[in-house]
Amino acid sequence: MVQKSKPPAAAKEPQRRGEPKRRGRPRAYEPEIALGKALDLFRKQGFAATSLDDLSAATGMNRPSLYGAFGDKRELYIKSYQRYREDARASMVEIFRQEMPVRQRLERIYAAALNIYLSGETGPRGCFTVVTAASEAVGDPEIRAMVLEGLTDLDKAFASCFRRAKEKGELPDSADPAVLAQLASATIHTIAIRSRARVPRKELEEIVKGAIDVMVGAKSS
Amino acid sequence: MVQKSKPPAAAKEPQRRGEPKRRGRPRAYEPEIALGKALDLFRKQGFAATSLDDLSAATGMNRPSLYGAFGDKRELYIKSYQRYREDARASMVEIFRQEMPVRQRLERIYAAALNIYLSGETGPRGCFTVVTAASEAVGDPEIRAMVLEGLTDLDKAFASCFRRAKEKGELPDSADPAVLAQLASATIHTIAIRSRARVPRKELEEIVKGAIDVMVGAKSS
DNA sequence: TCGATTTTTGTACCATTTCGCAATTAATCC
DNA sequence: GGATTAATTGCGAAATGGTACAAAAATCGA
Repeated sequence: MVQKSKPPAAAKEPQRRGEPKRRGRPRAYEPEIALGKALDLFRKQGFAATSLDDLSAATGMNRPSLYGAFGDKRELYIKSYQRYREDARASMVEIFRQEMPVRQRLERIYAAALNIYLSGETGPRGCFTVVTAASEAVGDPEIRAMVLEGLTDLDKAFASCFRRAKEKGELPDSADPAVLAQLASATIHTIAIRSRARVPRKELEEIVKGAIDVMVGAKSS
Repeated sequence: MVQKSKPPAAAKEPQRRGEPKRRGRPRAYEPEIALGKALDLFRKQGFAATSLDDLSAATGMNRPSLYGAFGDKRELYIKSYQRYREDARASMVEIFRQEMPVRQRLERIYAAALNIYLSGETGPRGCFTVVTAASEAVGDPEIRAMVLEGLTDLDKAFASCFRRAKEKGELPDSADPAVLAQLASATIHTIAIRSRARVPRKELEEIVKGAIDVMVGAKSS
């Protein structure tokens, strides 16, 4: 059992704007921050290896509060995964939207991915989808659906990226956006896996560079 | 607690040749088969989610026997992973050795990989390295070393494959075997992940076909 | 043939951990 | 003070990893 010994001086919660005003005893935690901590733990240890006590310690909430706020362990896991996907999506969507050369766009996308995979105090944490969600996917249809959606979303984003590049004449007519997109996704997946095995950032960047060269043609070498 | 109700009529063990003759009570199990069952379970559920009772039920050995034969849970996991890698290696090594065109060699390698990833009664099981070992890799140096070795072995095998192809004139001079090898590995990784999410074989084969086309040049389309 | 020896099996057990929840107490608003 | 919401304590049933110990099944030696 993990309990905090923090004096009950309730952390002043910055009165959320928009919300009318909470009635009873104020929360001693911020749901968004707590969910972030839970996400970090699940990402590091996976579902089964992460106990509610671990989560309790990491979030600073005790188990009943956790339960009340997020539901049981599986629900918390799913909410964490949703949060992860929102974050990842947010960090990429701008790069996909803005106008720029394909090569630059790809470079930025992979840089963003590496930042996600390599961040974390206690060693690189990899990709939630690849490292833990894919494991749970066999047995849990809901998680599997999320994984599948994540995979196809990435494929689609890359495909439209290559389609635009082709229209702009950056790629030869023979280029097949769908095939290139799957290669681009595969490159994401391979760096996700390798980052988990603590392959140094330098090597991952080499892999990315090589893959980009193959996809959009080597840079005036 | 899971116990078998099998009558104690000890399964006649096919007197192993070579081994001088075991002294005490004969084993009621075959270590190789039991290890295979353990491997299947770990592959399906991962390390933490697989209990000793699960393993006991799957192997038909009770826990003390399991412990005596393979050591504790972690040791059994590592032995399972070693077994997996030997099996995977065995299914590929011939394909890498024999003389044949690159394209055909790649097609066969990926077919072998898909057979590994998609076999299993209760849904596709994916790749041990990608699905569970990579997860454990962050926290366990020994497992991490095995994962790293597996990754680089694959890279090397593909690299030498492309090097030979280049020497035989099957690839343009501009082709970089190391870069192509990493793409080939990435393709392995992406189908490993997707197979876990139950992407149908047909789609995985499409991905493989597209990747091969990019790596060795599209087949006279 | 028969007991000693060796090795494995089967049963039971232990200490911990795990998830979940009920009951109580605390803080805030009305 | 009453209502409302949350925190805290602590329980409990089940599962978990690991082990002690005796019974069982084989070989070996005399």
